[in-house]
Amino acid sequence: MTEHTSDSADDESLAETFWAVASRLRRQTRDSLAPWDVTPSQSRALGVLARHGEVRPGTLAEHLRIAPRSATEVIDDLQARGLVERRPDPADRRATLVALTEEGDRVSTAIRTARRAEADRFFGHLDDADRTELARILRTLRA
Amino acid sequence: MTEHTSDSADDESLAETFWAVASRLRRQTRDSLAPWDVTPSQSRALGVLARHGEVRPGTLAEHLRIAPRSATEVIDDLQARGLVERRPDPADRRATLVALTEEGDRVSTAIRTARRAEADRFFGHLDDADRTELARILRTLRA
DNA sequence: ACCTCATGTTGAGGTAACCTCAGCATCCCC
DNA sequence: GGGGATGCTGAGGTTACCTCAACATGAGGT
Repeated sequence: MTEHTSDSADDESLAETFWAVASRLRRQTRDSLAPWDVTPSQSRALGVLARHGEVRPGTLAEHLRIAPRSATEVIDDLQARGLVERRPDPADRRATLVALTEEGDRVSTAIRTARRAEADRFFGHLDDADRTELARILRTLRA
Repeated sequence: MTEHTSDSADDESLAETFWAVASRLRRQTRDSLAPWDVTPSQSRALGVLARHGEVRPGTLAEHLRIAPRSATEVIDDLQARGLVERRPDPADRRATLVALTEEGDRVSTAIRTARRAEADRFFGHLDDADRTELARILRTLRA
């Protein structure tokens, strides 16, 4: 009786449903990143760098809403993969500037394209009206 | 120049907004659990036990959608806190049954109440119509 | 009875993505 | 030219997962 396996289905609270959707979206995002062997947090960092150009680790941390120390870590990983490089900040010798390498630029563009396609595929099950509704409601909740 | 700090706000894609809401909800959920010193994953396990009574670790893992080995871990933690107990499964000597202790039962009830209140508070910023809309749209996406 | 394969649980060890705290260099201002 | 603020990173910790392999037991076939 009652095919179970998923508890998210048992209790129909909004929160449960929300998390079920979240986990589906997370999985899909992760999968869409697989071809480049880049983790989600690395891809977020690449996105920031693509949008803002060279930034200091601290600034990157702010954008990603993580501790500065954690940004160091992400940068280390990306640097090891040759996707970003560190150079001294000419304006402040304590600081460093992090920038995409050419390879990093290529990869970040490719990822952005793929992610956009994935997101469209995910939210594409909704018609335009629903997508607009959802966006509006989510923006209310984001406050 | 441009007070930034949040990239979720820069790019107005649905996915970004969705994740911004998710992180707010996650934080709030975590906070609402603080009084009992129970982690989110422990609370999920307590919920399953409260709903299903005694279950085997493997079954618990299915409900939580995690690997059996990971369920062992959650059970260990809950047992250390005295909230669950393990007893041999009379029907299969390989297996174990996990059940709430009295204390576990009390705590799980209290948590369920608190979580419900928190969720209501979170989604309460929406009017009834929006809540219904949101639920409907999320259910579509969950598929 | 015995053998084999499947099942249930757990030890060992690993990962991603965070965190804090402390140390060191440099910057900025009085 | 001090002294406190700022920027980065080493060291070490946490949470919530994972896989792989060991080990006991169960179930089916011969």
